[in-house]
Amino acid sequence: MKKQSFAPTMKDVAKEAGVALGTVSKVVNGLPVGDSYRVRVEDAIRKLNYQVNSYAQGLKAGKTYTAALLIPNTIDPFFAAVAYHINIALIKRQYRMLLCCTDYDPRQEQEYVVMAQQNKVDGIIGLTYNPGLIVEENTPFVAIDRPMGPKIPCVACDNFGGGQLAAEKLADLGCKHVAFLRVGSSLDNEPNKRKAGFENGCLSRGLSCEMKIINDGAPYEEFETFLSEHIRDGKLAFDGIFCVTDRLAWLVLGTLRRLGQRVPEDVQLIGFDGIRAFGSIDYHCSTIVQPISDIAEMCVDLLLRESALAKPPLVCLPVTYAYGGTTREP
Amino acid sequence: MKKQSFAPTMKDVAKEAGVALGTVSKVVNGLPVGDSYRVRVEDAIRKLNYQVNSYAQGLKAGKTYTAALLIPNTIDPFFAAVAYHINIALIKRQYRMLLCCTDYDPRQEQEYVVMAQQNKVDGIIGLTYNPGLIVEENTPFVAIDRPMGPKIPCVACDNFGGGQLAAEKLADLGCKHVAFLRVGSSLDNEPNKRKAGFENGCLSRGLSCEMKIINDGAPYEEFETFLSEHIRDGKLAFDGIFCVTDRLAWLVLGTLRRLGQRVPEDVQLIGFDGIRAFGSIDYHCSTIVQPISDIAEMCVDLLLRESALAKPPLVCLPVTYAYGGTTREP
DNA sequence: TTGTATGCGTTATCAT
DNA sequence: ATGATAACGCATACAA
Repeated sequence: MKKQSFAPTMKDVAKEAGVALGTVSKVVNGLPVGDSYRVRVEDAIRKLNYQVNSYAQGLKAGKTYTAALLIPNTIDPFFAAVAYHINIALIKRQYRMLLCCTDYDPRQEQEYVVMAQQNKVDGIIGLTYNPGLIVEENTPFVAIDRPMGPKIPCVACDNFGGGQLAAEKLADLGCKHVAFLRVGSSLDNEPNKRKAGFENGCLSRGLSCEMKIINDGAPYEEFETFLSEHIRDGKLAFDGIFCVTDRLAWLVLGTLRRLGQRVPEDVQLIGFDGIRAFGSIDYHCSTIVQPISDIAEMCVDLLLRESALAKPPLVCLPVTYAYGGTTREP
Repeated sequence: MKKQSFAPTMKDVAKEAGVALGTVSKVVNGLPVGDSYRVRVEDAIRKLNYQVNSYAQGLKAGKTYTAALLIPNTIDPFFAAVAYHINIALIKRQYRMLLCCTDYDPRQEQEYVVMAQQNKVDGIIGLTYNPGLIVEENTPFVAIDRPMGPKIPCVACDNFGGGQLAAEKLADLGCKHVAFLRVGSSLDNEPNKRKAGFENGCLSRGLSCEMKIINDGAPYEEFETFLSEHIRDGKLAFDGIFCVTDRLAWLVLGTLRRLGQRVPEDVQLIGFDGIRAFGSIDYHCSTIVQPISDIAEMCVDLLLRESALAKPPLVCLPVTYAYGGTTREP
């Protein structure tokens, strides 16, 4: 009755071209069709400005060529980079991406999962924090940075190795007494391994190491207090500091300068993630760089892989060190 | 024949509950149904873990509650913020967002438009650079920062006013000889008005002003050359500089320091956009702040507005000034 | 009130 | 090789 949209359909094209519906479908999908018919159909398509309705295609095929990305936001540069590279990796495979920003909110995370499933996406990639997230068995899901059980593959960088690398770098650069600063959730997630890796590295290289770990909600000032309490006669007790993220390193850098410490002369600083100013200029600090585009590729690859058997539970990708001005170059 | 997905459908629920298909549909959509029926249907839904297929809904309704966002990437912090706030604004209205990163590539931009139309999205929001972008008449489209003709509303911040504000600030802060640095496209876009606004402000406040404008592809080094050529006996010819973006200001800041100029003591610097380090910490420089969340709200509001008559061709939203360490506070 | 039947735009399976 | 037709999952006008 009411033709809600004025967009032409295959039926319109068929009528215009004077052929049957099925013929149009074949032309659209590149199936063999008599040349004279093909030309007439193509003309009609151009004339009517016809475009296939991929919703109808999806309904028919039970496949939508769409994936959802669950991520806290795109404001944090690490998340922003993840979103960008996942998008690239999906588009390369002709998939579209539904972006779902969760704001770290477990309820929103769950709502988005439901929404994604209703939309019958072909899969979900999630960097989530909800420990009790419920995902349908038959919805392919790949997690970033947080293991979610044996059936769901998790992709992360080699956080343990990264922590270790940071310790080794500081040792190579002449540090003796180092500190590890972290703000983090108590959740069981991969980035927590940075601490263990760093400890391990310090141990094997004979560095004395002090830890300062505060919880997610706690105020940053606790680090300021910690640092100022470790200054005697203007001299900081540490000659090297490893921060769990570049973001924290940036804040610490400001604090150190306010406290009269020179970086990297008095104390060297290494962060984690590999964030660049404005997304592409220089690093904010010397840092352990996550291979974000490899992570994205791996996520999409695992997500779209047919065989569930070929999906490993945890994939760790190698990190690299990059100089960013807060360490002394050897 | 082949039941491609094992996801239950309304038909399955109806069979399970022993009611008719239509009854299930009514329950799902909250339409009046006898209580005993409702309970049975709800039980069946829970038991089968049924979820509506919004693709089928969309096909039926001719409306998909989905919008597409075309943007070069989410790496650049300004774009990242736009994506985030557009997403928020859409979700608030129960719309989902298809993210389309175009990499500034006119061909990709066009491909995405076609894709979005095939997906029968309810509308497109685009921050695009393709001057010849072809959009179907009946696909609602809202542009950010670039006017695309009388039929397509364009949303931007008050770029002219922002340029003017920068000039006035520099004047208030005691500058006499200022410069405007810009790297930009020759396209007819809104941000180009920053220059005109700045010139205007300089004129009315009696500032002498020099312009240095390089094209999109040109190397940044041209600015270095420009600046070093304006140093006589270690003294820069300008006491104030307005950069067309925070990104450029950040680069210029590095150059000035390398050239031995102190900021803000010798020369004050104002950028444009209001980018914060790590998305949420401090500003990189004193800056003219774009009201990104208001821009996002306005875009979505215009996009979903029913009446085409009520869609103004250009909406400019007010900017503000923020101190970011590269100016002398009064 | 509840059930039945039709159509949304496609694709695929049949006859022709 | 082409045309008619059924089916995908859902909403709805209509019949019961």
